[in-house]
Amino acid sequence: MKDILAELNPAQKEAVEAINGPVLILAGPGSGKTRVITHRVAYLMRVVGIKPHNILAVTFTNKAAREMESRLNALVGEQVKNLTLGTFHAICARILRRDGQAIGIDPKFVIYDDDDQISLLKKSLQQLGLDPKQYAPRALQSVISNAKSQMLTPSDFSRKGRSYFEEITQRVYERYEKLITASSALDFDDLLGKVVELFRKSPETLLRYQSRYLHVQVDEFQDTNLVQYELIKQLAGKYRNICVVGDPDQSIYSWRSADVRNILNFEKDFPDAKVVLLEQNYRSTKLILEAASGVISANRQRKEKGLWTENEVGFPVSVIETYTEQEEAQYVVNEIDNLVRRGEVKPGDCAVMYRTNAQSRVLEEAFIRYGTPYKLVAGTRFYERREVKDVVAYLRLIQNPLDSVSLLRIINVPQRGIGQQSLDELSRWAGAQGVTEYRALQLLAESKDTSAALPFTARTVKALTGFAVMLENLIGKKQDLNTVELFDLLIENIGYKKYLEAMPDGEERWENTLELRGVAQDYRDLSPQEGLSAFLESVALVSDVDSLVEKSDTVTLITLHQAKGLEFPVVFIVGMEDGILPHFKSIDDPTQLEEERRLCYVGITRAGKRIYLVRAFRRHLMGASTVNRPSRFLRDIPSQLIAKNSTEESGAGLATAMEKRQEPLIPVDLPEFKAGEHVKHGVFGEGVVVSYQKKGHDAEVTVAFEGAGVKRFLVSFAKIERV
DNA sequence: CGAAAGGCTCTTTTT
DNA sequence: GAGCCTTTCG
Repeated sequence: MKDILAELNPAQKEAVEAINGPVLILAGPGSGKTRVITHRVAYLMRVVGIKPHNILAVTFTNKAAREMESRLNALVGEQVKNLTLGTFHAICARILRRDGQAIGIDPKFVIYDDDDQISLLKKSLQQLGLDPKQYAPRALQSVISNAKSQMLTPSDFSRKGRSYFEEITQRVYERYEKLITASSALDFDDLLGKVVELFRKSPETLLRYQSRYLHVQVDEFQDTNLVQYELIKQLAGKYRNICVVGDPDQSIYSWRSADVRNILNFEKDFPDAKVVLLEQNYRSTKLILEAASGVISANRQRKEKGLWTENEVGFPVSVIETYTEQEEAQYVVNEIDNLVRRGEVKPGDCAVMYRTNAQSRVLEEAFIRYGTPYKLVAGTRFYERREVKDVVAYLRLIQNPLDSVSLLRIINVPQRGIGQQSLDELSRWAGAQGVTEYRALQLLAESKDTSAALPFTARTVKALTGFAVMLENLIGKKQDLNTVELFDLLIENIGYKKYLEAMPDGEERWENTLELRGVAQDYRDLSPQEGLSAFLESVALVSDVDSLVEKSDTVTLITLHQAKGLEFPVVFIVGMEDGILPHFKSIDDPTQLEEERRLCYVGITRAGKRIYLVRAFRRHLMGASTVNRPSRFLRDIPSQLIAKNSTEESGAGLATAMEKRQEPLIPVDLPEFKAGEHVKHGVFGEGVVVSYQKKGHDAEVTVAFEGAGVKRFLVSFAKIERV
């Protein structure tokens, strides 16, 4: 029992033991936040004697939830199973599935992701006779999502706005709501908002949940939006045992309506809240922490925190300039290779982080070229692949035939002669009769008479009817088949394998389909209804970032956003340029710029031992070649913390970064070179040695390359061989 | 109706 | 550079 508290520092202990009433834990990076959360829950269970059934722990991502689960499992064992532990969205989906009917939610509801939302918005625009070019669906989606995150209905919205665009948005929003309701679907924002609505309209439902959850715990509180905060307040409303953990400096989701002010408001809403600060960092070296502090302290809207560490001083921050993004990638792979060969680190200790997913491609190419294994977190997302989405759409449709987005998506996949013309006609025809497309199909299939009242050609009627019959048949079978059986029947019925194999990358697509089938297998033991529903829910709410827990010892490629909450001994942040980080879309807005800075801070603080900040002088962006200035954030790192290669200053190559290295290398046999010798470099190709000079444990060699000009390297560092 | 080609735009981060 | 949309042709 005591061991739960034994491994904690005083602040952590305080946070764990403060179990009565509201608690706000402000946790700096690497301060043992997860440890505090898990130990707190364990403490509640093992010491205080709270049943796991009565504890709610909410996280922001599935990954965080799983991490917590496994750590708790180590502390309290099997009992973890009885906790309510999950993401906001997953927990809300469960609540709505069970109790949503009280506010008219179809328990068979499907969940619309962003893509589906866009489709529905396009449909809304079409119905309103608005031009999608003039009113970009993406922009509308973002505005509407934002409104929903603040619990603004379309009518609230109109009260708020007067501009023409807002008026249009309101009309689209209204229409969108009609359509999504008719489809028995909920979007991500609805999952949260509808629960809040449910709790407001049905106090007895709320009371049931309130009474159950004696303790409520929320992670990454700085990333919650208004709805989420409201939801937490509702749930904790009875016992007020609510513990939130967060760090305002790591708030990087305001674009998704996250509102840091929730942290400030927490202290207002719960004036008796106990505030605990976790300021000791266990992760990073002193220099890394100082560099990170330098970056973040330039933010004006911020509470100063006193982060400190007892860790060693460590290596200086490496600031590297390369010429192009290819060279940047090569530098990274090469450097990782060096570190690994020196035995300093394992590949799995290294991560390469970037602002935008697009940057991953060049990196991948370099890793492939060097034969260095890597794992890419969420590249082309599995669940966003066409073939996967199509099958999922079919299954959703079987579960909920009202789902019009799915219907329209697959009605002609594989092609069955139902083109745009016919579809428009179908929509119009359905609309005229005030029924959904699905119902219209049914009517069509039922009416044997081929009267001229129908606006379709005989061929089209046949195609539509054929589709309706097949779908009907599948729906009829869903009671009797488990998810995999249904999956197989579906694939068979629509001839999916043949269809896929006929297209480019057909094999890969088919393999993806089989992979999806593998996921379905996890649900085979549930009852048919439950299985399908659970399968679809997990597909909707689980991103593939989460599935990436692999133990394999390889380098991680990851966006800065996804990296939050992770840590690696060695971190490379690439694209340290104005326009990339900070992103050019955010550069002119001081508030957004501060968020970019926090993002940079998050990246740096992921590192334990070494941090490399890499940039390219010239880079291809949107097709064109651009020259970017160094990231302004680099200027906020005190120069005495930095070791840099400086192409500008000395004309030297990639490697001089290590000249200021403080600690000696693990001794290795360094090759010696003489002037005039022909050598080969991993990046620059062949060249001739100009000079060679011993320097302490290392040596410096200057090489004139055929293509790349004269470069200077440290021998231990660069990949140079005699030819 | 459907496949192919050409032209357009807009590029962030994700549950 | 990619994805989306439109146009064109069979």
